[in-house]
Amino acid sequence: MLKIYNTLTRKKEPFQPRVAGKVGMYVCGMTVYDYCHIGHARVMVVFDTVARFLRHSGYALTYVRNITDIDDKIIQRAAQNGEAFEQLTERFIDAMHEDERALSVLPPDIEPKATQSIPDIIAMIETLIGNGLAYIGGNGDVFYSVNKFANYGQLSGKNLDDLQAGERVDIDLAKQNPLDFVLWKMAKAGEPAWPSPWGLGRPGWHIECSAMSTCCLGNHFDIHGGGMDLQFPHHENEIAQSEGATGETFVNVWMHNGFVRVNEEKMSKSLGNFFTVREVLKAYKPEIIRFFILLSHYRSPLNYSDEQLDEAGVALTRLYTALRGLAASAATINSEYVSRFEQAMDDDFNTPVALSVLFELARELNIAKQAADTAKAAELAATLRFLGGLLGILQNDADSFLQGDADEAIGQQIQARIEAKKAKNWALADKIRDELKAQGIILEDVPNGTTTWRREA
RNA sequence: GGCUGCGUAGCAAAAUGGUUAUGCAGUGGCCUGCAAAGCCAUCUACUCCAGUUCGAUUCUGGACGCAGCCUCCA
Repeated sequence: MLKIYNTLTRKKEPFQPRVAGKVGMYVCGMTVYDYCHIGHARVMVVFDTVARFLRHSGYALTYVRNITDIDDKIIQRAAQNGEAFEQLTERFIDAMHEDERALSVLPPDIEPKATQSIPDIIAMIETLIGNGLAYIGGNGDVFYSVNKFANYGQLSGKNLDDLQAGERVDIDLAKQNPLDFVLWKMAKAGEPAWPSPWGLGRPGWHIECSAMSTCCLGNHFDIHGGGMDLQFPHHENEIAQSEGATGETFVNVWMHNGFVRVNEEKMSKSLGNFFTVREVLKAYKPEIIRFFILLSHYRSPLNYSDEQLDEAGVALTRLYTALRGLAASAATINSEYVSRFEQAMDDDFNTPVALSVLFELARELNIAKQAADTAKAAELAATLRFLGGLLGILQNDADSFLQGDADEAIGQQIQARIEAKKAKNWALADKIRDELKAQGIILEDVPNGTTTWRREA
């Protein structure tokens, strides 16, 4: 039985889809004005893993992840670059998809864009005004009136009085309450704009997600995810908007992933301590990045450092080493390991424990290989690949993971060393091995007289 | 100031009211010409103080420390 930690109740709860066998999941995606950093990668990988496991568990899943392709930062960046905002967003959407593919993140079923959802957004704002929850401010912008929504603060555990006591927002005279947030923003000259009943303008950020999620998944759906920082105000505002507009419960389960940290600090654009995915990919294989993310629980903080990535690489190498020499086969899957794996994942997607099952599997596989128990080895290897697949890892050929690009010179050196060994010329054999080691090539003699090699992790 | 969450061995990271996490590193062994890889064994834990309990790393309360949110942020 799958249990998921629900931010709304701050408890792990048995997961009950609204409709038996079907799940609707919405995740807040990127605002596309720059390259994805490792924090974004975490969201993509975490919810991709959730999606994979829900499907494995037999649910018919509709996974929606939006793209915010219009907002202040996009407009600002496009102006800086002297390009049309569509040109900017298209470029970064392509880059994002490239990063995703690298990280084995499967595309969501639906990827709505804010700019393509303007009619839905306008309709929802009209409903909110009609319901007395929104008003036109002194500057022509449309605002949501947080006082009018009784449960405001339910998700983030805040109440309006506390928020007001500590609020750091500049007083905006156009608003009735400083905590009111904008639904429709009037365009300044030269800014991208869409016609609306309130004049030319663009949607506020929060309303986009309400409109897109409702539109794709209905008024009430199962799972809504995103980063911790979106809890307040973004998700709180989504609830206020959607429930205010439809009168129905918006979402059953709220999932929030923890941050990536650098030196115990949140990785973020404003702190400037971020690493883009493509930057890290220059030094590390994409699968190592994915594995690194899976190595901690999705709600825990994840400390980013080269040491951590190196360690992840070493650990992943161990799994691939176990798979070495065993081609993908249609061998039976070992159900005991599968059920241990499922048990771990059923417990709020506990990937660290699921991975520990893979390591135990790898040990048993190594033992079977040493004992030359080929049937057992084939079964365990097939199981390891299968379970790895549920996490989006271990789908490469072991040799190509361990060796990378083939290199003829290495083969020749190995051959020369085998000759030297036959002649019991240990000095020469060791010299060849040391020379390759200096190039990051590790030689490993196999009992049958051959020698394999791999690159240092 | 208000609200969350966290504090586990050398490092990373889980679970758990009494029993092996797991990976890396260390130590001893097997294997090897020697290595590497692999296997076996093994050493390092639960921030502190009270309380509940036959028993607490695990539950409760407090202290200290850390991170996050309360402004855009995944």
